[in-house]
Amino acid sequence: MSLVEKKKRARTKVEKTDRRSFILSEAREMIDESGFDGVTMAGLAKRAGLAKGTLYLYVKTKEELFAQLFVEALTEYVSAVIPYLEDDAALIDAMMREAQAVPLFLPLMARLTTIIEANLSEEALIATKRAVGGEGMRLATEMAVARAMGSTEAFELVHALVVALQGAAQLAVPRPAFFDDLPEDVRGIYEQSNAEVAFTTTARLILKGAQ
Amino acid sequence: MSLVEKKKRARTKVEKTDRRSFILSEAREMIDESGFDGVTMAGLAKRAGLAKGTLYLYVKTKEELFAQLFVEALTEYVSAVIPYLEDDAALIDAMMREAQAVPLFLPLMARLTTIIEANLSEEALIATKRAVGGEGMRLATEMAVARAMGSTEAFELVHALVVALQGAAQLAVPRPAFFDDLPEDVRGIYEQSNAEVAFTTTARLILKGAQ
DNA sequence: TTAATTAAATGACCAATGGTCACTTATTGC
DNA sequence: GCAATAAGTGACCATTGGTCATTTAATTAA
Repeated sequence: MSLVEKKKRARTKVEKTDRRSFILSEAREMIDESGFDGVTMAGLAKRAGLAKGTLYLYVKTKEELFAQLFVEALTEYVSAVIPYLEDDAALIDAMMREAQAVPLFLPLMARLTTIIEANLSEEALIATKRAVGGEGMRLATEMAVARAMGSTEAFELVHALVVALQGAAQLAVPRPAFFDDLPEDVRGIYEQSNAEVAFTTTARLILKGAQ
Repeated sequence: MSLVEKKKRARTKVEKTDRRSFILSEAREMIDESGFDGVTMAGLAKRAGLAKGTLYLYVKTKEELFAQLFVEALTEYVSAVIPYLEDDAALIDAMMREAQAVPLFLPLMARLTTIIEANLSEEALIATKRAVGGEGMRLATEMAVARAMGSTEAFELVHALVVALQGAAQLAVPRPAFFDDLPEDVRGIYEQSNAEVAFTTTARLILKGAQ
């Protein structure tokens, strides 16, 4: 019987990390269901069966929580993409497919610098920047190996692809509630400029240019 | 003697549009000085010498105000870039130079979809989407002419460059107040991945791939 | 000139939300 | 069974975007 079901107090180290993990997983589901902006700390506490004050025993701030979720998603994403670095078409496909498959990756990436990092404590910012930078290095290193490139070129290529992904992620935003009422031409803009098309066309040109 | 100096009431159509213009220009300066997140409606009202309720006679919501500022900046940006479409190096240079030169362009672009558009009324969203889409069309049309490309290729190229700019804009974010206290390696990440480098390397690959 | 009318201006007020802390109480060890 | 420890709680606070009943400047009519 889990901590959560019994509503027991978390006394040991293990129980505390379990409770924190549970909070993170509830947060993940909440973003999935209600979107990034639909997450409130009061709502998350309620959902996790805790008082707000208790939630804050396990999480320093809202953004520190999002930062941790993003770093985890990014690590998963990079690992998922690494097997496909060699072939251009396979890489483009994998980068977009995994971006959509790894939960929360795109919505969190879209808000990384302007919202999440902008509200981080010094300590959390250091940890986040290092983790994100480290994953970029990992990807670049693997890229150099897979493509037998110089590390400088590999780094540049990864940088460009990440910039493209960051830009495309801006389009992975929930449609407005009144989407169906929008005029035809405006709906058309939504259809036409979605994250997938944006990333695919941009990445194709980047990879062609990198040959 | 202006409306503002005399604290007169705005009775005529002209006086009202003047007052609204004044509010917009104060908002611009406020973003410039205090950053996007430093703008509050109470602060803006005070700065403009108005009560908050008066501010809301001229502006529907905070995001509607930002959306209008962005559309104006985008129009100015596109016009400034159009003379440089032919040569690759000149285009990259112009796109980045003007992005930094046009006030507010990068910070507003970085927040366009996740913050600004996400909080717009249907009416304001329609106007914004149309205006932004229109500027994209304008740029693509000029690109096709300047480079003697097919309109499909021109549109694709513009799309990719805009995605790159959108991604790079995410890095045009104010440094934290405690930047100088950050460890050397973390400061290095900031130095290394700034908007200019990100856009330049990405755009270079895109343009090379588009040849 | 004065009174009546219009609508611009005001700021107290509200709701939502992130975060805090004095107090309560479950759990452990003696 | 009792005292000590610390996890848990929720009322409370500050900030902020936005509203509206009331005030009052400016215009028009008498």
